[in-house]
Amino acid sequence: MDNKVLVIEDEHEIREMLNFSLTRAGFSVCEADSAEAALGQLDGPLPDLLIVDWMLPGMSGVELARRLRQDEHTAKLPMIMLTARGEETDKLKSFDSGMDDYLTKPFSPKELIARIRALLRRTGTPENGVIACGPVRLDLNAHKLSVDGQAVKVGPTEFRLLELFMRNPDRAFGRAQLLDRVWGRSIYVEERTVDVHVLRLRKTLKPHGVDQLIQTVRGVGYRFSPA
Amino acid sequence: MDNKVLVIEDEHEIREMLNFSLTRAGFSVCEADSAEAALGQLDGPLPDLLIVDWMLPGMSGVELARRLRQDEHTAKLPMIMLTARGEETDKLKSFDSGMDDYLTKPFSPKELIARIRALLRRTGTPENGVIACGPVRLDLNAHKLSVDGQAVKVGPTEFRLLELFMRNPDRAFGRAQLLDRVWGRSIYVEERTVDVHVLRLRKTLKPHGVDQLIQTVRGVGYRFSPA
DNA sequence: TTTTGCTGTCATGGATTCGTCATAATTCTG
DNA sequence: CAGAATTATGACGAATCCATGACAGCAAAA
Repeated sequence: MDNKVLVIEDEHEIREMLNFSLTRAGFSVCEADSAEAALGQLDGPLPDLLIVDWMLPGMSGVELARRLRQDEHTAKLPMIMLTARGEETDKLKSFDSGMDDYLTKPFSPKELIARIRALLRRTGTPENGVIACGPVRLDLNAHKLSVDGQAVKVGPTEFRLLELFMRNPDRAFGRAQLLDRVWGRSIYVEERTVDVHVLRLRKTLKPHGVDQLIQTVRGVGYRFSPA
Repeated sequence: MDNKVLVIEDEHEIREMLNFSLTRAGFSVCEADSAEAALGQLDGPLPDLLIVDWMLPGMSGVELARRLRQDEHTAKLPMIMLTARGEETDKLKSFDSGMDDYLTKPFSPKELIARIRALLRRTGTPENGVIACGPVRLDLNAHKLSVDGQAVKVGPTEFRLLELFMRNPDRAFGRAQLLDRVWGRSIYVEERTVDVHVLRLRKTLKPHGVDQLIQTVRGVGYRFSPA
């Protein structure tokens, strides 16, 4: 279990508490002390889940949620909101803004973690940290790729590329999308660079006879298709 | 919104109340008064979401959840649990058994509906981006065309052309319109070019016997008709 | 420092797809 | 039925897109 969780919370103590319990539960934790800081972090490779405080200095949690939902890049990010008030109207506002779940402070870390797991399970984010597709196994914990049980060496970028592909099987990605989600949007690289990395990925898969999993969709981009 | 919700609850009053508020919220509601009855109903077409009471005569809600999760047919069904007790251990048990969310009685119908919507939003993209017409399936996500479940190769332009046609069945398009919407305005190509692409599209569909879906409307243009 | 490995860019060549035209086939009109 | 109009079809050069190998910059490791 090595899912990345981004905690957006201005109160230092709560942030530390969350970091502690989440880390102990096996998550990899990043922190942001404001909505603006969070937006900055979300330019790069995305975390698997967001925990957002309702009350934030500057842009509020609800406002942040709304903005993230509007941006295609982050529209589907699972989000859990933390709120101090227990009023129902607040809760409903959260759901309207695209929040997936919420917790009322004070909350038990156990419950938070249970909810995180439920949400990740629902999202299709593999909790066990292993995505398998036929003979291809991607171990997110160990950051290892294996085919037919045999370890295969692969560079960091190709790993993330394959990860994105295997998380979204049978879906065609444009080069721009791939750059966005694998390289991060603040980076500028040539679109053709994607081709090269796909080539390298195929090359490492070729000796195992599974290089046809990554198909090119002419005029569009690439696609990972089991079978 | 017309999602089907199956309510599994033994208390008649609560079932009626749920039925009333869910129906009013625009859901289509089915009922079952026991876990066994629910299993029977789940043999047929699946609902989009389950609401399960924790306390059920015979097989309990948790037990039911566990069983459903083990069966591949129902493994991914979104489930919300209703529980009378508010103890944390219960909550955790629910999540462990594969529950996606829970509510403690007494709960407000509003909150239940908000949670249902949040859950459906997260779930709701299984058959998305697929236009099917008889044996012809156009998967927009995967950018794949298949007839009778068999993949068919098709060029980018023909793909977009077919997409437009299938999005607007039984509607005749002039050549100028097609050029506008498939090629994009601002580009100039001969109107007769459309003919060629229609021809190519028919040619790729011909071996599968569905080439008559694209019909010529003399003096006007073409039309896609699911005959 | 040297070495190693990874990354991004480019040039080249090959394959596919596109747009156009010429010609045959079809349909409509008078 | 003849002639006109419209569409179907096959062929071909041009344009586009992708695969591939080579290479230099860079950072981490040795």
